[in-house]
Amino acid sequence: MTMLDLTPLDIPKAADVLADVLREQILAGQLDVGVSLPSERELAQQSGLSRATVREALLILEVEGLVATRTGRNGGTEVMRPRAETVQRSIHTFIRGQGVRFESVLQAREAIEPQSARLAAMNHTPDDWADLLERHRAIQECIADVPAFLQANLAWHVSLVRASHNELLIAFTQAIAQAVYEATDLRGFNSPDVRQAVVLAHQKVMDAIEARDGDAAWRRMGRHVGAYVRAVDERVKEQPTRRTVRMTRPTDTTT
Amino acid sequence: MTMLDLTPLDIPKAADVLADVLREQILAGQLDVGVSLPSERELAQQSGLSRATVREALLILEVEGLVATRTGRNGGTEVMRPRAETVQRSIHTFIRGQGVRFESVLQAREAIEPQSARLAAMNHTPDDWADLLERHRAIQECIADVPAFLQANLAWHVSLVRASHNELLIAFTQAIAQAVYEATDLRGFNSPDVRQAVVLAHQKVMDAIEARDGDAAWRRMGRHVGAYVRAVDERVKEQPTRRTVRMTRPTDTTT
DNA sequence: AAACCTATATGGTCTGACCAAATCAACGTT
DNA sequence: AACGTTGATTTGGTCAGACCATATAGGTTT
Repeated sequence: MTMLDLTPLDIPKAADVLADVLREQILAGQLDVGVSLPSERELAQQSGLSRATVREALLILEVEGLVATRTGRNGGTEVMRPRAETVQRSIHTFIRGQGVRFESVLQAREAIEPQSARLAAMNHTPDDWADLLERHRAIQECIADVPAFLQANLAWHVSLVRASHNELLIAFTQAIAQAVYEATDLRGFNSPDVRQAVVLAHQKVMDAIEARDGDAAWRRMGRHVGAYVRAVDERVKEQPTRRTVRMTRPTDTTT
Repeated sequence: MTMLDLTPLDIPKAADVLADVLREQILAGQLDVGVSLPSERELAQQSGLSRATVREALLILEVEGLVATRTGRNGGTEVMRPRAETVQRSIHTFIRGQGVRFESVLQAREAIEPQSARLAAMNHTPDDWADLLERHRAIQECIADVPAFLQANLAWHVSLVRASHNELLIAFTQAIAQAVYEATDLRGFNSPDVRQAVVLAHQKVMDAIEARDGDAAWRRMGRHVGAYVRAVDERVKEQPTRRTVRMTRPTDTTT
């Protein structure tokens, strides 16, 4: 009897193989957005796999944001572009699950938002500007209502990064701003004068954007988010019991 | 007969409901990393759903990077922390599928990497520094071999951001650097003196990091990635036919 | 003690059926 | 002719049960 010498030989799951094939076709642009894939039963027949396996492959792509399914006649599986929302969800899950320090989130924000402001100054359209103005007005309207204020503040930051027309920064900022929003809501360092200062800082950034002065917008936004970081640092120093504040506490081991 | 007035009434899929429950438990830290979930058959019995539906829910969590499955006795579904790799994959898919402009990727890089350098200067450990030195040496060794050089360059940037100890920036940088690497490989503006300049720029950044001078590291890294952006701009100007370079060409319309 | 079997628990795949939803097409009413 | 009604049809969603592939536990042999 001959002894075959085989390497460990990894067996990929059938569903993964099919998902890989379809994903590659979608990302390579061979399948236009909006076109419908064959029905599950047909895909099963074509691929020689069972319908259950085909469904598994399609589910993978759905979670990845590459397809969407609708039930009913003329339903089926439709090809989609991956949306910023998918990236956002993924980042959000990472922040929560990994227990990313709040400090780290703020550091990432310090890196990203000034650049967003610079690009917004350079690239904003009249529509962008109108939207930003509207958000700014909305903040001032609900300056007395803290939860509404925080929500409106979030919307302003998102509106600003939209004006940068940089898809990556938009996705990053939405995820980060959301995380900051949630953490800020829980803690509560929001005195009226702090909120007033926020409005003023926003005003300065917007002046620079309107003047299409990228450098000024960058500088002012940097100061704005920097002020936030320093405020958090102060806050942490005031509470010496818990030194590092994480987005999710690991377990309840408070001394 | 009374007329009931019901809102459109959204019916969530059973698998999604189960996935939501499990996801929340994992992210809330109620399920420690490494513990095994009950077997699929048991989960089916407990939830009153079929095994197929349970499998679908678990597959969702697997794609999201929250669990991992192993076959065989004592196999099963193990709880995981979401890894940076999951975020990276998601961003990578977004860049390809959305056809994000190369310019946008570089703009995001310009925002993130200087901050990474600053934090690396402030937070790096001896191990981090040793790894960075090693990567720097590796680059110089294969300065003649362009593909190897690009790969080593990628590794240096990743090593540097690791030294920042900021999980978010690490995830972002890995995704972005990977995208830049792939695009750079296809194009080929890599003359020997450019590569030599890269080594010099890295050296300057590292000097600042060793001295724990965050501001200098920030400035020098900014110049380094800025130089890259300008090089790409030059390149684009030289090729007036294709104005905007996207990460995926729609179809093969090369003139 | 080490090497080898064997039973078993677990995920992976398949089959075939039925349910639920959305559309289409034929029909009937106005 | 225009418009609701209704039943057939297509499609994804769910279920049940079986069998396969794999990896380990635990006993058996050497």
